[in-house]
Amino acid sequence: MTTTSNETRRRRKEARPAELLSAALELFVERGFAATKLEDVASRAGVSKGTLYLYFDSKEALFKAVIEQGIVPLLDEGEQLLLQHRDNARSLLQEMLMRWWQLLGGSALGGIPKLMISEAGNFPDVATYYYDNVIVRGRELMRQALLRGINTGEFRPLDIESTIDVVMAPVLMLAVWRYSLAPCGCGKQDPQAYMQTYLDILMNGILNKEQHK
Amino acid sequence: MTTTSNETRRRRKEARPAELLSAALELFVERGFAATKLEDVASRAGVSKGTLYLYFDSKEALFKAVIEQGIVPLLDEGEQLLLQHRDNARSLLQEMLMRWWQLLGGSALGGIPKLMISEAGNFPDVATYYYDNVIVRGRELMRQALLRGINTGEFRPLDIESTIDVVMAPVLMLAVWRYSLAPCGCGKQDPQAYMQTYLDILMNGILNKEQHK
DNA sequence: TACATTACTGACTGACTGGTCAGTAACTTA
DNA sequence: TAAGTTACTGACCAGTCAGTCAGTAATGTA
Repeated sequence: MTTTSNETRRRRKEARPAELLSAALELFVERGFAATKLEDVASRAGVSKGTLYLYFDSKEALFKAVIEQGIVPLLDEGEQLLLQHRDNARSLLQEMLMRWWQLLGGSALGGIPKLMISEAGNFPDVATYYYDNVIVRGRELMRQALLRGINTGEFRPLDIESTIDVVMAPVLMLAVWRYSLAPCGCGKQDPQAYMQTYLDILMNGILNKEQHK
Repeated sequence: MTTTSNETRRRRKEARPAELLSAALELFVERGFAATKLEDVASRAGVSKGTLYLYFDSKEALFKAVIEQGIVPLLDEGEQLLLQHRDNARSLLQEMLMRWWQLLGGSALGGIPKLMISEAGNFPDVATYYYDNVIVRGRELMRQALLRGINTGEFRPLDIESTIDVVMAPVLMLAVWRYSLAPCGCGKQDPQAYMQTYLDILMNGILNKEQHK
């Protein structure tokens, strides 16, 4: 019972951490932190439990790493978009929201908001990290886009801070939904239509009257 | 070590289930299902673990009961409101959303959406129950309100099904937020301002042009 | 006051899982 | 090819917790 099954084992020190993080993210999102067994994480990554502990000190350390490694790319991408964009504020905002939806919907990273919502209470320090490095940064992106629109007169004057939260909420909810009730056959039938309706209502809601589609 | 501490124990068969459900809801929302110990639930309800098992067959049965018992009143209230309301559709919609916010924000019941989001994957049958008895019913209420507005011409013609989801999202997000990152000092600073901004944007977004504040 | 009923208790158990570590085998170097 | 290094394994341990049940005490009844 000492021989490995069929496939001979390999030494791949470089690839392991990323593979473990990816497996852990999937399972944490799917089952929640407490209900996920490290044995399962390891086996999904194709290694034994002992190997996991070569790369991560504890289950909690693994959780922190999942959040920290997973979320940085998203914010980078967003900041890129903000800097490059030269069109009007309306199309910037629209593009940001659509891009966010694609990112959150397209990879397992979209589960991070759900994971963070579920576990924030049990890991206050990770929650603080997430707040400082994701939420604050994300809100700043949105703030810039909204300010640009208000300054040019494209958008009505709005209470910016609360508008940021209101604007983000439907996109977040869509991502959260995907990893909670949607898998039980309780789908929002059509994310495409959802986003379209959302943008329609939002733009009608914040654009100054003179503007038109 | 057999004597009960100070307070003599009492027999209160009628009150126990509700007290246990309330304690369980609080802890499930706070810590998640898997991370909650039944011993803690019992002790918060002022009884021993054995007593809990007199009223609920298993941890999972307790979870189901928490969802089923907790959510019915909210829907009843909503249906009441819809039937009684005689004013225009705009004020009906506005009142529904504000009332929902008060209910979700005012009691621990507001944690149910977060709890359901977190645990749906682990309890598909409870998720199905929730979908059939809460989401479908809630969406129906919203559908009626929106239809009323579209038929009277108060609201623009909208794709109703996706509009329902879009309209609910910010209110749900506010409730979820309250039991996830908000306790870590990462508050949406002001729920009042949030709701006000939300209603402002929403109404501007769905009302027909001729209407005014 | 004695007896019967039952709500309630908490010590106990068995299964499960986070974390460890002695041992194995893949790879390197001389 | 032999010796050395280290990525990797999985049996094991210690702690935890859902669920049980023999016993206790509050209440009802005569």
